[in-house]
Amino acid sequence: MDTFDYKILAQVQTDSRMTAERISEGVGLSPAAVQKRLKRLRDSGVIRAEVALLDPRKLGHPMTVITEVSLERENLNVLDAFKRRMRQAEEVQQCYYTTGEADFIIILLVRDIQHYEKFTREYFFGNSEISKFKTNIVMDQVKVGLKIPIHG
Amino acid sequence: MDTFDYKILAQVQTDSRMTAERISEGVGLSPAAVQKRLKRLRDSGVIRAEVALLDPRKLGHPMTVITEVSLERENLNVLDAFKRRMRQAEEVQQCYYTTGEADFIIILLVRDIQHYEKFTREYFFGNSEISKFKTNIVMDQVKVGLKIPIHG
DNA sequence: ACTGAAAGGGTAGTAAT
DNA sequence: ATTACTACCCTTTCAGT
Repeated sequence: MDTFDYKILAQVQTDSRMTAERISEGVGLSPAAVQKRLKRLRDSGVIRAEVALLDPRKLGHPMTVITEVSLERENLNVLDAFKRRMRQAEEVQQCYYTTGEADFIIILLVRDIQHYEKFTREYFFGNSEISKFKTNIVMDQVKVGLKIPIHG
Repeated sequence: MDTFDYKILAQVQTDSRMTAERISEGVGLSPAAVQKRLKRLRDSGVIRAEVALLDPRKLGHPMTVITEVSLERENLNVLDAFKRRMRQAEEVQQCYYTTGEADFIIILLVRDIQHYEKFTREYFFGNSEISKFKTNIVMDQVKVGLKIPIHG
């Protein structure tokens, strides 16, 4: 991992369709060297995946909701079961187990408030282990992304 | 936007390096038809970008923090100024303006707790418009992604 | 110093899209 | 036609003697 790698990563995490040749221009290596480094970065897991980012609004999911969930009591079985359910649920985009007031912070994509209500019935009210949850409706997605700061 | 499109999108949002030929196998179209549809989906903005997802832990950012921020008073200037600062800050991965107890929910990537403390000094304590903030340290990233549920 | 191994870059030819 | 991949060769570096 040197400066060349950092420069390559900075590029592909903005646009992974960029050709090795164009990347090489901004980096100061040959296209082939860039390819070799990309392969290494992929194999070593620094690059976890290359994916297309879609526009939720154009796919019938215009609403983002952030929910803070508290469990009744934290024992391992309950914890793991809840994590498993969150991973399965397609509405759940992100789920974090955190310190602080709530136990979990969840980011959901739903079509509308009815859809969210249905979700809460199924996953929260239908689960006696959940003591409470707090709903935050997203009014503005000020910034969205998974870009990682790169210094090199 | 038909079932073919949905199938294509479901594939590329998991792996954008998949060739048109392989996509076409799972979809029931010719590779050329898949290419044409991909172009249309990109041009129309359904596909917003194709990017590489990197592993934060392998790049010196092992800590994720979720912060809930409340503003002193919500006037437009203050709101917009804060949004602008969040968009600029490289530590800020995601920022949502929400209903609920807090005004903003922010997801940050930092190297360690000292880095986070520095961030709070600069952006929260150094800003008289911020009345309070609540910090949640992420212990487990149960689920991370920007995948959108697709029904076709 | 000298040698040999290892790592990494460049060139170029081949395959894939 | 363009781009990706890979095999081959060359340079640099560093370890051990």
